[in-house]
Amino acid sequence: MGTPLPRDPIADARLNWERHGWSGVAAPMAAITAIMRTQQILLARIEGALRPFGLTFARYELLALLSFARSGALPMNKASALLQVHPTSVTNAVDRLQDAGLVLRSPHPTDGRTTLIELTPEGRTLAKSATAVLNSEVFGRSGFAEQDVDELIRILGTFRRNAGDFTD
Amino acid sequence: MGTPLPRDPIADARLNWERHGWSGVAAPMAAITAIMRTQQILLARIEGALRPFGLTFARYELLALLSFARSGALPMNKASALLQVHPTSVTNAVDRLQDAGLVLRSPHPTDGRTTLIELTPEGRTLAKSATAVLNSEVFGRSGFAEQDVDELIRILGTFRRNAGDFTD
DNA sequence: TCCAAACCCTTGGATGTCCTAGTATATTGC
DNA sequence: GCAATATACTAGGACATCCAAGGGTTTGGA
Repeated sequence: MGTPLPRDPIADARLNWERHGWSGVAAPMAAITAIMRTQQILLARIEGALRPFGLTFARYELLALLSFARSGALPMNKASALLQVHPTSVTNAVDRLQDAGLVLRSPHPTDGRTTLIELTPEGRTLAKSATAVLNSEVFGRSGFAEQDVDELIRILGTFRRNAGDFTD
Repeated sequence: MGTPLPRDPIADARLNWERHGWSGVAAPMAAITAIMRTQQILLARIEGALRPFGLTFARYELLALLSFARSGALPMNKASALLQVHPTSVTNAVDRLQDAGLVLRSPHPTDGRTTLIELTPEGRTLAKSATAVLNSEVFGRSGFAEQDVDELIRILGTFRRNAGDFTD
């Protein structure tokens, strides 16, 4: 948060694990803790880049997803599945995006249970601008070496598949 | 959340990025998104394992940190720095742990601004039990290949150092 | 045909994270 | 020695996530 620590706290945790006789799981513990911390750092960068647009990452992801849909609209349950978040999280995001005039809710033409989320012209424009900034300020300066990016994609892809995210 | 998707949504997002002319940042975008999703999966596993103890990951981390402190006590600001979370998050966690009788707040002997968090005997016992379960149910079955764990530790360690987490 | 089971979205509640601001205590510098 | 600055913790607010439950809509088998 503020000043860098003199020592890596995760490496220290690993040492503690080993000292307590849990050597067998010390490495995965360290890897998992590092993933948690890395996510926190990246999320902060992303939120910082999106703040000028009045967007959060959750809302941006929904906008981006809609912008790639051919019709610019998706059922809420589909958005929930693709974003891999709980349906109530989508409800929450749509509420706020709708208040901001970036999306609309419309009834599904044939299924009365389903609600479609539709991108407004303003929403489409904002998604484009926000993506440009994210690309240049965050993704373009991730701090990962090129080959490490490939490694991450491979390792985490395998993990996600095994965790049941997709069957691909 | 429920059924596996037929296709990897992150791989699809990467294709969309490439189709829109953002090939240069498509890979890091995919890697970062994968980190976000992986964190979500792991956190759910951890929280599931800790639920029987009435603990969340945030509270567990604090208990574990205290259990490794020689005296079983740490200043709140130190805990905030080591856990790398905002001071108010520590205040929140301590409030709940204190309500549960797992930690105590005590005044710092020489600095009136500082509050020490102290592990109670119950807190120490619970930390031990929770660690055993986490080790066997989560860290021991992470789903990462052994060499991938090492790769993750290396890649994310470099990232965290560059992000200013530590100078080590 | 008709009712039970399945599915979809929303509301309400619990947690965690961060930010901003405010109070109290220490430290610094003049 | 005292005022200005820095540090430590907490209160209040905004968001996001998940879970449990409830009301409306479809589907499917008896």
